Amino acid sequence: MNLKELASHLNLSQTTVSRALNGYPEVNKATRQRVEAAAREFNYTPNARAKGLATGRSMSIGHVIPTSSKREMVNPVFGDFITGASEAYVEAGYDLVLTLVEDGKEERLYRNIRDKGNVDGIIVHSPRMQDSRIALLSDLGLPFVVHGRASNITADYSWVDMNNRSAFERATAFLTELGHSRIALVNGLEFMDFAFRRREGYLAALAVRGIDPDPALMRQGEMTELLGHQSAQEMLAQPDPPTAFLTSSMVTAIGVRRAIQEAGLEMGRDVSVITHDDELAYLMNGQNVPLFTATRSSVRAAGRCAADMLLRMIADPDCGPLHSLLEAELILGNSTGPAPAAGEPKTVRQGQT
Amino acid sequence: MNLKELASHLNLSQTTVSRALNGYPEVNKATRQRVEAAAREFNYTPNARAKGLATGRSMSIGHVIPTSSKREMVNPVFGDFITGASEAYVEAGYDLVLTLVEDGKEERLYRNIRDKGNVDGIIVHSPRMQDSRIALLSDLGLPFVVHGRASNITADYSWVDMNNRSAFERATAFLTELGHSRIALVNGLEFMDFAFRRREGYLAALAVRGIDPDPALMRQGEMTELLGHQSAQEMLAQPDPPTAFLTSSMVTAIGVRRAIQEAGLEMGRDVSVITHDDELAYLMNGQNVPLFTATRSSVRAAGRCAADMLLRMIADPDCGPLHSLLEAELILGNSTGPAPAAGEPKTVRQGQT
DNA sequence: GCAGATTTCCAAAGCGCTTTAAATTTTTCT
DNA sequence: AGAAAAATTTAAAGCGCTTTGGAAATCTGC
Repeated sequence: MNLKELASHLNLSQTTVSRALNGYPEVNKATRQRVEAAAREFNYTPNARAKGLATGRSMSIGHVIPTSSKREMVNPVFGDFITGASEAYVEAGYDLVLTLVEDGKEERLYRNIRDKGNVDGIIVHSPRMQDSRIALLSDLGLPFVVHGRASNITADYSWVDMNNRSAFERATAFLTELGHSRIALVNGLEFMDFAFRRREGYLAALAVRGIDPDPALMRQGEMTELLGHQSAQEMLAQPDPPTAFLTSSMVTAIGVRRAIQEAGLEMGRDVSVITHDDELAYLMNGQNVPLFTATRSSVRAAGRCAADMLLRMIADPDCGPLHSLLEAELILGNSTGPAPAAGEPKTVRQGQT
Repeated sequence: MNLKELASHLNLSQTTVSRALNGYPEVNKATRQRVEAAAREFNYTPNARAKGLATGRSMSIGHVIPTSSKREMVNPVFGDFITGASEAYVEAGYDLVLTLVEDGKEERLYRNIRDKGNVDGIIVHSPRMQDSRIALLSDLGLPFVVHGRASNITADYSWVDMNNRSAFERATAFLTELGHSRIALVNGLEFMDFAFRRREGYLAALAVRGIDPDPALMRQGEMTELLGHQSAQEMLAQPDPPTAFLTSSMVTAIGVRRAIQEAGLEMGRDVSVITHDDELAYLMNGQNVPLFTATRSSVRAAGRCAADMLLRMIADPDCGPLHSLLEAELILGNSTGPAPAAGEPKTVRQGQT
């Protein structure tokens, strides 16, 4: 059933029916009700392509997520992010179109996306420190919101970000207060902006306490379980091993925990661990008592926030670049404790596997 | 730059330009080259909405994933699945539109999707055993492929599935061959079809060996780390605890491992664990030597396969329902070993937190 | 009861593309 | 060379909707 049929069935013009359905004022109340009833009865849904062509808006939002050919991996955080974003889209009648793009092919892609015209705005995922996409999108004149920021970009643009720096600064400070001074950082890839900021926070907190950062205690990589395991394993085997770990994701923390246990140590007593917790639905950090002490910030909430922001920008193009900085909370779990006394032979391996 | 402008710039009709660009034969070779050059030069990209309106095809595929209001969680498997599917879409010039839908609101949604007309086909995720969506979609006449199957549905439809039953049957048999008879199953929600099938396989293998299934050794739930931990913790505290676990996901297996370690036992010696491994990019199962013995099947490959299948169905609507059953391989890791001798006091807790 | 204001409706153009049917040009064959 | 056939191009209709510019109907107030 299309508009024409519906209109002729009602003995009305397409104009009137269209107006009635879209809430325009210049239509008789009785007529409107008649139209609405008929639309319901025949299950009429306007064709989105035609509507889009006529209105110039596509009622959908593009999410572009980068994947390099090397690390073809969709960040696990992504699922929760779009869960949040979707809420906003559903409420506003928007669709979500997803595009994966290989590093480097982005310029062409974005231009294409705009010219194809099937999205009204874009959410940019996983910005790197120096991200060419931002300048490009500004040029293209397509509304966009970045999930995260790009440190090395001076131009103003809209973003939603978690305060990575303060979160990790606080976590590090917390560890130093517990007496730790050998604190390891197992970070995400540091050309990613969020990871860079976390490192900054970590370094700042160390500096405050006059602790010299030790390159041997800093790792970065794709945030897998393996990264955590391998990093921790190697670091714990060092002559002067860390007594605490700061990790960038729950999955990595789990790897760290494994290495700690394999070394015959106990997490929370011999070695402390703090992780960032995105509150992913399938990876909740314990129940009542968190498993890991963590900096916590819901990525789902971030998704919701970014989507709302973008929709607002689309509705009012002049509302200017918007920003939203979400603060993480530091929650206490069982994975942290005071630094072991200096003399204690805490790194003796107990030959467990 | 739109077609009209491009055409007038070339002193050609829109028809010719359109044909040249879309590879129709009835256009002079020289003309075609001239057109193509101009299109490149001016960065011409046809407007997708207009094209869709004219052709009746939208060149995009819908992925609909269910979320109940209770468990608002996007299956972590999803990220990898679409990574695979995207490859196919990119190659074929299709877009991917994503819709989350609450349980129960699906009928309206699917009808809407069809009438709105902005997808040419649908991938159905997470089918339950008795899934009304399948009948509905068949009615609607929209091509679709199910990732998984719905056991209680007799009608024929297209699907891509991993052989859950045989995978778990084989894994269970493997454990019995190692001498285990107290084998626990920590499954996904069993109204989900894949989980049901896994249970069937598990039960079948037990039956072959004449082992009575023990309800106390069977759990189901959302496949989180917590589920694994809690289930294993409780089971290991039972009078006659399991000596082996079969889990439905890596994340759950990690929870099981945690419980095993907390009970002072060693995985692979005191207690064996086999998990299903979807080969998720961020949760690789070890490197050279797998961490867990596992039934392994790449969900990313499944995504690719499903997408290819759907595209084929769209290209040729009469190619009939297609099916693809992917077999999992059983890979050996460090988490399995012979069942401990009967008398051994293997469940003595060593009070480790 | 009627001019003017208001309300309600409609015909038609247009969004940017494809495609049918027909016109024009070029080639082929005798 | 000239008619028939083939190759190339075009004008115009149509996809399903919104929206502009009017027209028709109804309502005012005197």
